Amino acid sequence: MKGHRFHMSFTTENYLKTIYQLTERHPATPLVRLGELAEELGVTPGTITTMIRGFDQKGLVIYKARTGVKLTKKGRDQALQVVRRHRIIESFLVEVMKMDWAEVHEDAEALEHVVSDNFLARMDEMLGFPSTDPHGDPIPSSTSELPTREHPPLCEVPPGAYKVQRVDDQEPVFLDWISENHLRPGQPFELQKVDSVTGIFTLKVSEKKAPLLLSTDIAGRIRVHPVQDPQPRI
Amino acid sequence: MKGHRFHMSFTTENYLKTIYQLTERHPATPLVRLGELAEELGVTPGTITTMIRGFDQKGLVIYKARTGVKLTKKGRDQALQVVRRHRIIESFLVEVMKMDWAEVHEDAEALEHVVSDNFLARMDEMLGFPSTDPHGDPIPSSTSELPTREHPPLCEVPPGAYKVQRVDDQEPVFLDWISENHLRPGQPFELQKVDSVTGIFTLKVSEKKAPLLLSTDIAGRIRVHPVQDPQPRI
DNA sequence: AGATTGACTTTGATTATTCAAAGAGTGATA
DNA sequence: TATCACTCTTTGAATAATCAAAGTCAATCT
Ligand SMILES: [Mn+2]
Ligand SMILES: [Mn+2]
Ligand SMILES: [Mn+2]
Ligand SMILES: [Mn+2]
Repeated sequence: MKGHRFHMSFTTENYLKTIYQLTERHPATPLVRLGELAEELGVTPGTITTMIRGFDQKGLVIYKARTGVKLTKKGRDQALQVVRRHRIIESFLVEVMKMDWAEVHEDAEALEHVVSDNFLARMDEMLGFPSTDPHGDPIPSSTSELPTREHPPLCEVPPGAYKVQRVDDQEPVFLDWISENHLRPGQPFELQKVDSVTGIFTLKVSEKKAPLLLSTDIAGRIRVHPVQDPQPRI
Repeated sequence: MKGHRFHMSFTTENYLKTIYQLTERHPATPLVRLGELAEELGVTPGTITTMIRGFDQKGLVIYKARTGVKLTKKGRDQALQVVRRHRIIESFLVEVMKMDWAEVHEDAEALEHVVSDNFLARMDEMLGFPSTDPHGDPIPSSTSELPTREHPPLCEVPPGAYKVQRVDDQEPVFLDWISENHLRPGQPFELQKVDSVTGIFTLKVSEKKAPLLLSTDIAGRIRVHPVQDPQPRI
């Protein structure tokens, strides 16, 4: 029994995590619409309504019929623990087990619901208590604290020097492309030009001679933070 | 999707595994009685009857009402895959993650139902494709072959020189005791005396000066294989 | 034989999760 | 304003897993 969290069902954990993620995805809107949840979770709207009403009863969410849901403190804490497990697992699979960073998300989706506190702590320890996962996503603490350093997506910044902070982790194809083009988290690069008409972003990483061109869509999935001028003259 | 086994439910996997284990536990009797299964799985007899009838339909077991069940080839193969995952996971937790061998069983019980083929293969590879787990239990192959070298329990052998082959893995307290007394799998020792009246077994491991005394009950949970005379004189 | 016992089976119900289809609310459109 | 188009809610039903309690069988004991 020791070390084994008494856990919520897979379903509940996934629902809470998804509500959290959709909340993050649209920081402007205070509530997550049920239709969006239904789509994200791949179930019918009726299912969502039923489940959400149950969560409201349990004090995990606040539910306004025909408007949306939002997590309570309790629900948010639970969600962040799932996120924490997910990200530590991903880190472990990549750093320790040397698995492909483009393929670990799926494994983490299943493992996040069954790892014991013991096992999680051991992974964390072997990793040296990382603060971000392989995709650059921050890892919540065991008390559900999340360091909130919000960085803008590449599509919203002006030309200049940056480092990749984090990238969308949902699509293996996208992650493969990121790797091939030297745009993993931590990578410094220069955004040379933004053509607002064509929506083409031109950027340069020192690892490649040719500049890299990408669309606004892709630029929206890469978050960056500015760095001081690369060669400050004395 | 790649690497993710389409799997049976947790419940089905656990039921099949348990039928397999009970079959092994009583090699004499051809069928496992439902009451024993109910007890082992901690559910009521009615539940077992219902489930087993379903498994029979699916061709996983042969069921004789009021007599018992036995696995079909298909059911046995599935069961052995669960056992394989369980034992590779236990090995990984002990050898790679340095977790306590007395505590990994429980984690393996949960993880065995969710690891992907990919992740399992990676663990196996990092371990160097072991043939037994930390408790000395043989690991079935990916095609459900199981090397059948049946070794007798200590309680059934005459005095002489032996090595520990495998020990019961279900009880942390027992495993701790095994560790403390230098009786892990692979350990050579000498069975000096068997007192059939008191049921006391006297044995000697070179690591400890004093001989070790144990009961028939405990001796039944340790399987051993004979070794050539320790110091053959030239 | 008739009664007893223990093991197993049946039945009816419950919980969690889900779907399909029909109904209702809300805002935009003509 | 009457109507549409969406989105969400309700309802009724299904599935998997489970239990409690009542019923059945077969072997054992007077
Ligand atoms: Mn992920
Ligand atoms: Mn998940
Ligand atoms: Mn085990
Ligand atoms: Mn299990």
